[in-house]
Amino acid sequence: MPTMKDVATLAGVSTATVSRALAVGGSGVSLDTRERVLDAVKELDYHPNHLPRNLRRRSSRIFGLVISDIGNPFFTAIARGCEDTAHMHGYRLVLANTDEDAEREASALEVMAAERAGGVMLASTDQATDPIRRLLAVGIPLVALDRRIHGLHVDTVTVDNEAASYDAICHLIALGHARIAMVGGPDTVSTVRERADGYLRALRSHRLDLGDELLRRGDLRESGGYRITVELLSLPAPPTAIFSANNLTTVGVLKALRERGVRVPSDLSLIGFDDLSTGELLDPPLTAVVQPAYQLGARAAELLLRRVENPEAPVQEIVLSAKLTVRGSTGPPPGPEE
Amino acid sequence: MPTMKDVATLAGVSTATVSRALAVGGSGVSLDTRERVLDAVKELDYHPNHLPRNLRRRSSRIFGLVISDIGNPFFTAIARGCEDTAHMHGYRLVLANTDEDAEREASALEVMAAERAGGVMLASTDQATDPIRRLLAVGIPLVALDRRIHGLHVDTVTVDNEAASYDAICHLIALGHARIAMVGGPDTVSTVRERADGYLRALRSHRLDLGDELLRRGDLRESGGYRITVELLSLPAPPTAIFSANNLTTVGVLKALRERGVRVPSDLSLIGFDDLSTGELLDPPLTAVVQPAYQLGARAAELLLRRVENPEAPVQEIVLSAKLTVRGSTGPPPGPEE
DNA sequence: TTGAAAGCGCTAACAG
DNA sequence: CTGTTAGCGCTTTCAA
Repeated sequence: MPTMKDVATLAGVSTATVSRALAVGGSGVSLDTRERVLDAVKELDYHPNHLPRNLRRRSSRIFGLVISDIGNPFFTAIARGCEDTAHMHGYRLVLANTDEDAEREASALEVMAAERAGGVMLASTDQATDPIRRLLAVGIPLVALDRRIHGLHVDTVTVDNEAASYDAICHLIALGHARIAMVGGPDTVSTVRERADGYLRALRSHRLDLGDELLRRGDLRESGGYRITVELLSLPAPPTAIFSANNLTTVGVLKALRERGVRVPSDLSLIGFDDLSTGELLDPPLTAVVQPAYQLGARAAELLLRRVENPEAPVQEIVLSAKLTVRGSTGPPPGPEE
Repeated sequence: MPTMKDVATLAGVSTATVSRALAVGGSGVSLDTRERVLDAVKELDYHPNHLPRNLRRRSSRIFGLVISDIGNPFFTAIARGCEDTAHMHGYRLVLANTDEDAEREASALEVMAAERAGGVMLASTDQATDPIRRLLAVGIPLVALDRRIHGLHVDTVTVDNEAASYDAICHLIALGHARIAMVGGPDTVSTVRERADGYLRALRSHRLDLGDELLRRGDLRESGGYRITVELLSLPAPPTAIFSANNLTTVGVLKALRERGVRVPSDLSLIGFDDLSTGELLDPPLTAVVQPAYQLGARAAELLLRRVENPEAPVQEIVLSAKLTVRGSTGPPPGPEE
């Protein structure tokens, strides 16, 4: 493992000169020396060690993306957006997965803080406040991605969950549904709260008061969707439509429906928040609120880049909109005499 | 940002003592001093900076996982396995996505090398040999995951692709199929080659010589599966069965089939290599070769851990087996007079 | 344009 | 058990 010193010795210059010659642009060094340095680099097969550089500079050109579920295509699309944008500006992206677990999130953020990431994008469970403050204390820029962070005024990119959910429920109501259930998620997650808000507002504005029975909380995983659907179906008056607040949850809902022989949409209508990768392949194809996931990631990376360049820039909050894509899983409710 | 020196000053000890007190176990320090140090840490809200530590130790407790497609549930399951195992042993995991692109793979490996990861697990496109050698040159242990790395004798965890593919094709032959197509992928990827080998061996051993027409190369993405299926269907003598060598490809195949009104399995049988997350939900449910993805990741992390502890340990190659799960997408070929 | 020198914030001998 | 000291391998003043 040759070091810069070895290169310097071979090229007959000082390490300072090597450092300058190897810097982007390579200015402040004569063409001649620069060439000698480059030759030495090649001959020794020297490759820089970023650790001391980051130590000295107190930051690195690596962005961290902390997401809550790497198995969720929504987040992987986000990751792509982040990565492409970061890459274009000379930053690399590393990912950390938290599995919707506050402890794992804390651990991931601690790593980013301890390793002095150049910046972090976070889809937060909103329960790991200490590590977030630490990150900020260490001077690492943070962007809230997809989910707001309670009580923290930082750059943010989100989707207008409330409006999209409102639209989705209105679509169901327009079809004639009156008993509409929602399979939600943990209340700590801002997106889930907003989706529930949209659901409730749509019901209220149409004077449909359903009580709490039909608004349920899952875990944003398949298992939660499955469990809740089974519960909903065994209600004395089961819903005629289900609004599923997350794509993985939707898979669980579908499995439960299929298992119980409930036909979609003739027996029950279904709308998913966020699409499935195989959404179009399902029979019937899934009616879903489609989110601009890639854009979400790309914009977050842009905000982070901006913040790195100018730590004093005013805080920016970007809200993108999601739109309802009506496919085959929604239809009128079953007739009373069927 | 308080440093260790600040802690030392406040606690009235040297930085060496602080370092010792904060080390795992915290041995070699009297209980009394240890407590004073911990108090100072709390009071200053000190949090260690790993950069100098890694610099000094010449390695970090972070493993890198470099995968070729973060949107592929197979790889995300692998990531889970890696992460859980690494985490259990006090290592953190960061992910890098290469999108099956040799340049991105090179870039990811360079980052891992430059940042001195503690070890790297790689599902290689097998075209970024230079950065791989550099990683090794820098002294970072490497484990080949899912895919072999040509000409490199390192710890490896793979699946027995050849045997599993052979079984899949035999299943089709047993059902009576004679024109069986394969939608493969780039020849540089070892798994794809092995799957093609299994396909060919099964055909040969049943004296079915089909020429090259039915063995096609995609890109391991949806688009490739779609394109090739369209081509296959417009052949003078289209296949009665398709073996799709990758789960994303399978989605493309399914889309093309649906679009052309080809019914599965009555018109055409389909086997996917690797399951879809919604595999059971499809109509008909997909017959697939199911891989032990989580195990693959977990075993890779184990190998890496072992190698970190003992760089001189003999190279180990683990081969896990995948098994055919027969569901509804395979059946006898259509009768001649239908 | 170049070099000397002083760190960045930790860890690890080596003494005491 | 604790402190002193010497780095880890770069970057960046400051002078020349």
